[in-house]
Amino acid sequence: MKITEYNETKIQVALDCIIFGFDQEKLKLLLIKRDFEPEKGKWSLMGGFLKAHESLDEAAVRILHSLTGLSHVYMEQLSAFGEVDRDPVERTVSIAYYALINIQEHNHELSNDFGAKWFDVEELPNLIFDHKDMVQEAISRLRYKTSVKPVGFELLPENFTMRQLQKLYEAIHGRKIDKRNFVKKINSMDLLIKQSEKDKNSSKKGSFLYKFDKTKYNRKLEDGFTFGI
Amino acid sequence: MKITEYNETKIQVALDCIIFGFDQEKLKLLLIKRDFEPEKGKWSLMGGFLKAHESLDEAAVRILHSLTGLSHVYMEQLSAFGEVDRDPVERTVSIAYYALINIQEHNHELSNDFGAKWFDVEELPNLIFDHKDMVQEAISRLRYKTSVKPVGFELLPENFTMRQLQKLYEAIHGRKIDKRNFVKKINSMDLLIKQSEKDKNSSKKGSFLYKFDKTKYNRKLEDGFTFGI
DNA sequence: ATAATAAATGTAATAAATACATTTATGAAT
DNA sequence: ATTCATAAATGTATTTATTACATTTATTAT
Repeated sequence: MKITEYNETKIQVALDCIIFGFDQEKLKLLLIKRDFEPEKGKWSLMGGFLKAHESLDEAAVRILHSLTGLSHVYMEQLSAFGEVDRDPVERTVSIAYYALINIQEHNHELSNDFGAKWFDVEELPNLIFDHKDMVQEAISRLRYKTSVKPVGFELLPENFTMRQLQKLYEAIHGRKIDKRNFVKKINSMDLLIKQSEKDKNSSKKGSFLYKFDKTKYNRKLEDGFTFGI
Repeated sequence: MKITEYNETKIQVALDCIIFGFDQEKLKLLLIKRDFEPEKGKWSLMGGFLKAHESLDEAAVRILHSLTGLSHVYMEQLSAFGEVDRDPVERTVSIAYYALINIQEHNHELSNDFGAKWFDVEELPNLIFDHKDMVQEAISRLRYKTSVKPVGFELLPENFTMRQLQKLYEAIHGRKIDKRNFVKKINSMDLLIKQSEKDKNSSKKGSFLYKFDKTKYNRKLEDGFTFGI
């Protein structure tokens, strides 16, 4: 906290949001093409400025909604980026957030085109400013977070198959996982509700659908349970 | 990034630093007593404002140095705190950093009193603004970080005993650890250099001193080694 | 010489992670 | 109706990591 009186060096505060999605196969990022200078035509994260009357979390939600139409999605602060020349126009500190969205259920919100496009995280275009660093940090946070908290489900439809869940973890962590060991691990946590319906899209036999049991998870949390994959 | 042109809502950007130390027994925090309004007389983290020409990391280093005399210490950004009313005087977003310092080796720098005082993290006084939240987040980050990166050594003297290292981890994680299992675990990583001298302060027999081998750690990192306690 | 103190050390039991192959249900093709 | 193709479902043995736990050793002070 301040040593002397308050000074007058005020600075532009921006927010940038890394939006993750999962398309049943690959981890995706939602980007927009910048249609004004500087860096016009380059791809960018969703960003905007902090207003005087809103908290950082509120601003992040507002900006995400205004640029994509999305709301009620999982969002969390990543960290602040503050290199002096990160924005060539003016000194700007940006607070990065990341969001996890379920592409299928939110697709209609996105459909009325905001000019946003999904990219495979493995094949990103050039990004403006320090957005590449933000993405890198977001991926590593996502790896950590999904391995200690059940937030990966935010990227899946409400009902999903074991294989989809496995593919999600494989995409996030960038490595193959043994099928039987994965199922064993998931079942041992006892957090999913097996549905009676099957998903017939991927095979003739069909595979059972599951649902994450949030209530049960919260109950277990109180008993000292810790999620871990 | 920015949808429309740059706007003029600039905001005060502060930095606050959570300074951790370890006194051979307990995890400590360095605080200063605020001697001006608002909240005069209350304890506070070390804080200051971001200047136009410096990065966040640079500002954190400068502020830490100006308030404590400390330099060349481990420091890392925690995250940004931006509730609208967190500072009653003026809208201020604060970027929190945490630092790990070796109390014994840096004590002389601190001696010319800046009015700072070490507190046991378990017995903190009331803190101004949202500093309590910052501390809480810092502790949880410290727990994570020390369990996956060898940064705990920053809190110890260059030469330390196994018991000191153990007590450090016990203090950080808030639980007792079995002596033999701890030594086994540490030795299995093969990252410490056993010195020939012993520390005779704690017992008649004396206990061997060890030193963290940074070079070896870096070599191992390249081979895919991951630190873990 | 004895007492007191903390340091150093190993093993057995349990739990967790890994490696690995076959059978089953179904729809489509003949 | 039989066969074929496809992905789903499932279990066990091995290895590795974690945990629990008690005695001996070196030294100083008396």
